[in-house]
Amino acid sequence: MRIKKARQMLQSFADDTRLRIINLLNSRELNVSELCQVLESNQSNVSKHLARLRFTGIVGDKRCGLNIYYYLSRPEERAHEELLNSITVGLAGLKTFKQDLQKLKELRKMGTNFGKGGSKK
Amino acid sequence: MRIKKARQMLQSFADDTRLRIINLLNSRELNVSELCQVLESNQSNVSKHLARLRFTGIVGDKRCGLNIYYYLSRPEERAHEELLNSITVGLAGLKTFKQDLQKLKELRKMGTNFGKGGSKK
DNA sequence: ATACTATATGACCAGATGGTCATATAGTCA
DNA sequence: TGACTATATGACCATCTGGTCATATAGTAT
Repeated sequence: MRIKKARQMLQSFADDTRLRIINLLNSRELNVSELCQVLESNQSNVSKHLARLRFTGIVGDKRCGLNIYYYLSRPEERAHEELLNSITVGLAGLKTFKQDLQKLKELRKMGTNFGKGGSKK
Repeated sequence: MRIKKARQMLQSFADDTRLRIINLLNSRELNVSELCQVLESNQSNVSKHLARLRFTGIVGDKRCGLNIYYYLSRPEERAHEELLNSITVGLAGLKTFKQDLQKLKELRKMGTNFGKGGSKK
């Protein structure tokens, strides 16, 4: 890995929203709507952060019908793995991270109808 | 550690010059002039990067006569340690990092008269 | 005191960044 | 085909960032 690549990866990590996305994707792959709900952010913003993570090779995506699912790319370089681990392992104790995972669990429990928030009447 | 702190640390890492400084300080403590020479950058620029690293708690400094020596702070939190390790260990193979260490070694060999570059006539 | 050295910091600028809004794209369903 | 849904992207703006130059600070030496 060259230093430019390392710096780009670290830049991708250096943002609250992206850190939270990485933490969430570390538990399971998720589509944009799901991420928007947990992060309580709008679709445009989340999409942009995902685009950045995708560009750096930190996440991958696959379309499934209308939804596009994002996942953490499997590192092919040791440096990539080290950096990613320092986030997913080293920061696992962060309060925000635990809260996000809890929120994700609750949203999942309410049924799979993401996309509109909560259960429909 | 809170997410804000983690993000600040990662921001501090997300720059070529600062990554190189961290790598150099990982081998031994260094003053500003020494860093300027290895990095081939000017004093003002290096000082500013050091100020940022100092603010985030990544490096510490101690005055010794006219010189101020910088060193890597010993991490007190596990998260800090993980992040720092991912740099110093995970990125140790970077070409730029190895070149910098080599250059430092050569400068040391030429004698301890840093501050003006090379040996005086 | 003055002169010199090492380092820090303020002013300034060009470019990057993160957020929001509006719009475009692409897949689904009728 | 058109309506609908999920996602991406362009335009815009305020803020941040990294670099450079000039200046300030602090220690040393005379």
